[in-house]
Amino acid sequence: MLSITIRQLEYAVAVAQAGGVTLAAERLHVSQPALSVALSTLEAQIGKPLFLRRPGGPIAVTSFGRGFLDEAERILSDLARLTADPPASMAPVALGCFEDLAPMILAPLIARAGAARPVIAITPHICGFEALAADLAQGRIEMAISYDLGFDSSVERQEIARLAPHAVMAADHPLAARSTLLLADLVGEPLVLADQGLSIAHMRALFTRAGLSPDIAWRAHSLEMMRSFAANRLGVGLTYTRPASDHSYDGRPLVTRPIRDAGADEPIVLARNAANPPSATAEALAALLPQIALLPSSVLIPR
Amino acid sequence: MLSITIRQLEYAVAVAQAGGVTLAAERLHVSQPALSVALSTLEAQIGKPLFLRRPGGPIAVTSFGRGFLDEAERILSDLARLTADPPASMAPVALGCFEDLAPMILAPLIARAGAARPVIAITPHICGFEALAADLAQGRIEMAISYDLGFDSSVERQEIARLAPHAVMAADHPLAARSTLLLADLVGEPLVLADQGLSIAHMRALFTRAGLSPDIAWRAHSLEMMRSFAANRLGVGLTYTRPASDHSYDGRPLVTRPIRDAGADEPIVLARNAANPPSATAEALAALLPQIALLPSSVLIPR
DNA sequence: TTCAGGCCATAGCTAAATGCTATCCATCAC
DNA sequence: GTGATGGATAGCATTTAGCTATGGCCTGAA
Repeated sequence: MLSITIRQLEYAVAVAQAGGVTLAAERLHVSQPALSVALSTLEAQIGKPLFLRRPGGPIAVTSFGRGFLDEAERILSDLARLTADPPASMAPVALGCFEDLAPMILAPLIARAGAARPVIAITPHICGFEALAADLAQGRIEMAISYDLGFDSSVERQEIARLAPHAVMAADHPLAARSTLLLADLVGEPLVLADQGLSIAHMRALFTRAGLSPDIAWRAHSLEMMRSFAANRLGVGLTYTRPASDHSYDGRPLVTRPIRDAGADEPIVLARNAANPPSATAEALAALLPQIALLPSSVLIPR
Repeated sequence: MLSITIRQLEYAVAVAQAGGVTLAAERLHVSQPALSVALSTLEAQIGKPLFLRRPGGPIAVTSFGRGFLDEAERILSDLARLTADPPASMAPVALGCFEDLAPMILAPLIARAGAARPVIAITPHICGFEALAADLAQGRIEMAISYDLGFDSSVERQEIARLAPHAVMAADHPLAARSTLLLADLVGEPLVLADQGLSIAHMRALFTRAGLSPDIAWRAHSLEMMRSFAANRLGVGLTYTRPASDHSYDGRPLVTRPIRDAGADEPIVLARNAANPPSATAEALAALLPQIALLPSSVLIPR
């Protein structure tokens, strides 16, 4: 535990620069005795004299004091910098990404950020929605790219893309013949939804807002589970995320059809904790995002 | 003027390392509220939050806080070094040298010091005795090589050589026929002494201790003035310093004869201000001095 | 020599900062 | 719900820092 204070060092440096206690006291706008006792205390704590005292004459710096005060001055300027202009290093930004979006978005984003000058380094955290929200709240990630599946009010959101929902079904499903669908087309169909965050409540609300009533037959743990259910004719999958593949993990053919109801499209947001001031790297990344086409145009909704 | 304190920084760093206020408080042996208020105060002074607070949960570092605290930790370690092991730079040592000795001693000394590893840099100050004493007292020089012509008790002395006094006289002076002299041989001779420091009192004391009474005819301002007086047969010069030349500045021949009385020889000392702790360079120079033959053997007294 | 002025140290007091105990509030686990 | 955990707040006591007044020592001028 250090017992010396910044003020003591400032005083000692000032006295050395002024060449005397009285003049330094004037410059520092403190009394001469205040400086005198501060110097004595500091020297006692260090255990060596910093100044030579000659009765009746001005004090002079000892040779030890010269080295000590030079170093002290350097440290004081570091401290001044620390408080004046906050350190703006380009340390990697911890970026969360919703797991369903990550395979489509993250790799190109990291590549583009790495090509920027100065380089924007990214440490990705890929996880489900709940974990994203918790990581944001606890500062483990600084920003997250996700659907807004129920972030609380402490989270700032910035829309960076907007996706239409898609229906996923077996290739021989009757609706597969249509190139686009409407929510009304799905009424009566058994639906398969991914069980992530508020997405089920969100999907249900879509139908409710349109005055429709969905038949949610299955809750799937993951996106690929949902696609597999749909490929096996257990129902019609519903998702905002559309992987490029047209087969499920178990090898069955799938078709994906956009749902074009107005207001059904869902924004992808850059989410940040409002209580966590952004680092320089984070600000650079946020500024870069609008210049990047995050998704293939086939899955973006027309503006 | 900085208003943040070292303690605040230590507390903030400790909280970040501990991952929570309560644990950090235990480690620091302070109460949890003390830490809590210290953090709040520091954040208010900086103007930005360093920590994310979630009611009921532990606090986490903001991204800004991460950079700030990393830098703070670095500065704290600098401060710890400053107080623990005093800075030991090999900055040049300000070395005073009595002006009569300087022409014989200083150049070889500087050369030897510069050849040492690590290099011992010397900034020489050549002046008379009074000025040497004043410079020592005021820290303008850290050490001085001189005769001890009356340093006060605040000056530490370390003998580094010892010289016999020499009589200086015109080449045709009767005493010039002798190869060595005794003080008694000089009784009755008009003497010429250099007027430096206590050297006159010192020379007089030499005679008095031997029960003799000197005849001090002249006080010369400098060594060369004294030699010139002697060469011009105004008296016999008396000095501890023997320039190699056998002519005075005005071109007259001189002879120099050692005085071999026991106890008449005079030490050359390394003088330091006891109140001024030596720098690393000064200590290195003091350690080097005994290994150097400061003077040609012809002027050294036999041991 | 003496006296005025400059420089620093000390003493005593006051005010501010710092820390502690006790308590409160919110969340989380059961 | 209830207790446990983690942090914030309030009130009080102690320590610390600064100020005024004063004293000692030296220097330079009368």
